[in-house]
Amino acid sequence: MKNKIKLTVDAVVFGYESGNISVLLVRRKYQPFKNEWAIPGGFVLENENLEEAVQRELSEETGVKINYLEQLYTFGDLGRDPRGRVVSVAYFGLVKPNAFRLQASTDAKKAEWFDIKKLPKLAFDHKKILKIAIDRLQGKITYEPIGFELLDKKFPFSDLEKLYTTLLDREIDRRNFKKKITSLKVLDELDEKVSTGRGRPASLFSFNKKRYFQLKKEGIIFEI
Amino acid sequence: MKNKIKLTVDAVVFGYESGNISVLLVRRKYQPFKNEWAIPGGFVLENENLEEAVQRELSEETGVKINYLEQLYTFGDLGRDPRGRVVSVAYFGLVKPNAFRLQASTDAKKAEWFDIKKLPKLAFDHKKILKIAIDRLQGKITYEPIGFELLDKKFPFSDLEKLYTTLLDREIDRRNFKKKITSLKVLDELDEKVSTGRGRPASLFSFNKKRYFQLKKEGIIFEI
DNA sequence: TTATATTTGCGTAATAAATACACAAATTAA
DNA sequence: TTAATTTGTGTATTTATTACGCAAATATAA
Repeated sequence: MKNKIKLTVDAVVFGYESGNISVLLVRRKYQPFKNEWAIPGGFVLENENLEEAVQRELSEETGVKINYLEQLYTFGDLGRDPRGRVVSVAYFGLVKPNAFRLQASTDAKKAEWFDIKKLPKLAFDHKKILKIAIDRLQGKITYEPIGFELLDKKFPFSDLEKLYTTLLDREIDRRNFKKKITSLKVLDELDEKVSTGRGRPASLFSFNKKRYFQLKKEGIIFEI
Repeated sequence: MKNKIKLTVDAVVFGYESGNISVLLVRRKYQPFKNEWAIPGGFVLENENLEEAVQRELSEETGVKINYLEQLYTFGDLGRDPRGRVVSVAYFGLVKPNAFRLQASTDAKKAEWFDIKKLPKLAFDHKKILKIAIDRLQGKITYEPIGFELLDKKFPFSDLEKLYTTLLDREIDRRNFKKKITSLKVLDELDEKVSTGRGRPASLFSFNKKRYFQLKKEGIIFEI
């Protein structure tokens, strides 16, 4: 009977913009859960790897292409899908703000960003999946430099600070935070400045991924 | 074509005894990889949850029943199984020393414990799976109290210390380690002592799981 | 029975890391 | 020109981590 089990992938994709964390959802066009919101995903084809399946489904359903993608968890409980036994390998993705407004370009379902604090009702067990993904994001951001995947290539330091206060949902002392990040030596300060309306213009920084991997290899660990 | 994908579970089960970490392997009785060593596992039935499938396969192949079990990772690359497209959800289990010598009781394949430093050649991509499991064990033991799952209910403090030196593969200062563990307040010192041959008899301790979960809920984190 | 080897059990001082905290500089808007 | 806003920076205090050695209790050998 083993061959009646079907395999899907789902992708929880997070975006960030000016103090809001969003997740990408699609409106289902067909039964079951027709017209409800769901995490994008679909059946895995026999001749593609799981990551390929995720990228394909995301591209088809939302037009978004993910840079940072990691496996989250595999959900396989009986009864999680009314169509039968469906096991889903869920992934977890982060996109930079540029990718943020490209969704309308798609064909089938409607894709939209939702603030993770204002989520709609979700199809299947997707509420559970999303909760696990949010927990993972909050946890992981403190011990791996994945936050930069949510920012532009060049960013003022305050953006990074705000991202962390938002994700960790608590105040951060700017001086101590900067001291810590600086001590990790993974930021390059650029010669550019940016003025965001009012206030003193800010220097721009960029995350030096190469240096990070170098340091990681030497055993230095990123930790906030 | 989606229904040609087959789903299996595999279980990397670790045991510990007097300074050695072992993993449970089975000798394959059939093709492919006939007579080679492999991580226990097998096909998921349509009417069982993934965890149930793991426990069933483990019980069938090795006679071992796992107390601590968590999902490790799902391996789904093309070509990882010569029989076709097989996606495997790998689990990670820990057993107490008592469960350690019960394997011969099984029917089909031969099960054996192998020191993780003296592993045989492994079937499929099981070498890769095992590596990921070992990394996870080493990582996780520092921030969750899973080490106790490898010890007897009552244990002398030196057992705990030795477990950590073995797993982390470095010396640990006994006084500092005890100070740290004590400060976490998750060990109960019993009124019993045990004499292990020579040397001063040691007090026995037990891990207070209930208190741990209580403290965890209050936001205190276990960290070595 | 005594001496030796082995293992447990314990405290303090030195160093490093985390936290708390306030004001000046550069700009825009009024 | 003044007020409001945002960036940018240093030091002192508290807390956590690390380094380190000797006495007590037992088993074994002499």
